[in-house]
Amino acid sequence: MTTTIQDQLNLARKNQILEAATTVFAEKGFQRATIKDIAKVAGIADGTIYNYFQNKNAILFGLMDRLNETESRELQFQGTSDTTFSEFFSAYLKHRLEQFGTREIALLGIIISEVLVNAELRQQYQTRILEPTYAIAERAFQSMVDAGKLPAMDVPISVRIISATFLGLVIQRLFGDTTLEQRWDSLPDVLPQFLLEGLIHQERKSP
Amino acid sequence: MTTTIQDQLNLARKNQILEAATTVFAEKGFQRATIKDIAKVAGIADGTIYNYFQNKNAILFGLMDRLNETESRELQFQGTSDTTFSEFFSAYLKHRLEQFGTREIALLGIIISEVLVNAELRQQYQTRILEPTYAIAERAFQSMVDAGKLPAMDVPISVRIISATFLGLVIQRLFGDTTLEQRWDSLPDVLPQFLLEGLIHQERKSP
DNA sequence: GAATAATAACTGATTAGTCATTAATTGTCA
DNA sequence: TGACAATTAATGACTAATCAGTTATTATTC
Repeated sequence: MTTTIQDQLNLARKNQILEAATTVFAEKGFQRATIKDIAKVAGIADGTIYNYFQNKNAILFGLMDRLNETESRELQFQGTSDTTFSEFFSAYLKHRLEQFGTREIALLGIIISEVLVNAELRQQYQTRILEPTYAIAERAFQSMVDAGKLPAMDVPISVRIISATFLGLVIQRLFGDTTLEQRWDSLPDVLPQFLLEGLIHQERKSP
Repeated sequence: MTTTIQDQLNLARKNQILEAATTVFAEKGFQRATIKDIAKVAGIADGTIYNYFQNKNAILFGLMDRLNETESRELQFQGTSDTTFSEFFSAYLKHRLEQFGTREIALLGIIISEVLVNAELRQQYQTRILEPTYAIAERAFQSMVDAGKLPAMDVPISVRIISATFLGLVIQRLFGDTTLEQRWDSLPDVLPQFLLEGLIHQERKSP
């Protein structure tokens, strides 16, 4: 497993294409983007792209993988920290929302859009991103339950609910909701507050 | 504003096309679906479609409008009921998840997929669906705050968080997550339980 | 000069939307 | 009523444009 100069050049060119693809996809979406578009932005001939990616789908696979790498890196640092759940949750969201800049959010939108209607990509997305991400998150969650920081809850479902909240907010923002756009940066503070304090206060009063 | 027999026939044919479009879109997505596909399923000639819809986008507008009609009908019945927030929340989710059958979920996926990458559709989606839905939900929420059933919380953001949870779960299911698929029907019970009891129990213990 | 990488012209297939033609329906009046 | 004209709806062949992927050729590197 030695990386030669060839491999490095190869990787650099691949990344160059992926960068260009990100730009073009963000502008036109996956299907409307053409190989020529991507080649033009990358400053290479369109045929060259096929020396590095088997087909158009493979370019999106490449982007998915890159997104996944940073995601799992970020997930891993969590989970063993010595905090309450609300602190963990707030920290997780803060981290996640901060790391997810405009470009990443736009790219996520492209991927979601295509995964929803492309069976081959969906298959890849499931095995390459969804399942590993769930697995890591479930492990982190479970360890907090084991450590007595969380009540014995339904870990798989809980993980899905939390990620659904994040995912849904990203999508609603991509839909162009101005309220979310304007107040995006305050979400890491507001969201746990809503979920924890908002609901708790109410529930404490009611019975 | 009288509806003639002409209008009714016109509407029937429109619905016939929309039904066919739903089937085809669910199978191939919006972009991969062709006008010929839809015409074939509807049992008419492809040219006929253009007598009823200006273009392909307009067909999706039509589907969006139909989805929105049922949605706002369902939203309106809520909000004035005399319950605690957790009951309201549970009932809302139950209702929402029950009303959203496989076909509606699939259609929502198609619309989301296209709205994410099609500026014209996004514009329509915002004004026809998103803004009215938020407006109704915010009003319902605010009335519960005014009635003292909820603490004075940030209504617009709260509404967005709740709908994000629902939206995110739908999308994760469409991604093909088997856990969610298997346990979909238990969500109306589990989700409020997770959000309310799960978090509260923990929070009560910790300080 | 051999091997590898890049090029861009080209192909084959696809498809949204058009439009001239045909069919069906409605209205008129003897 | 029934003949026929006028209006409206339906048809499907056609067009013009697009684009993913191929490949023969040229350039670069070693």
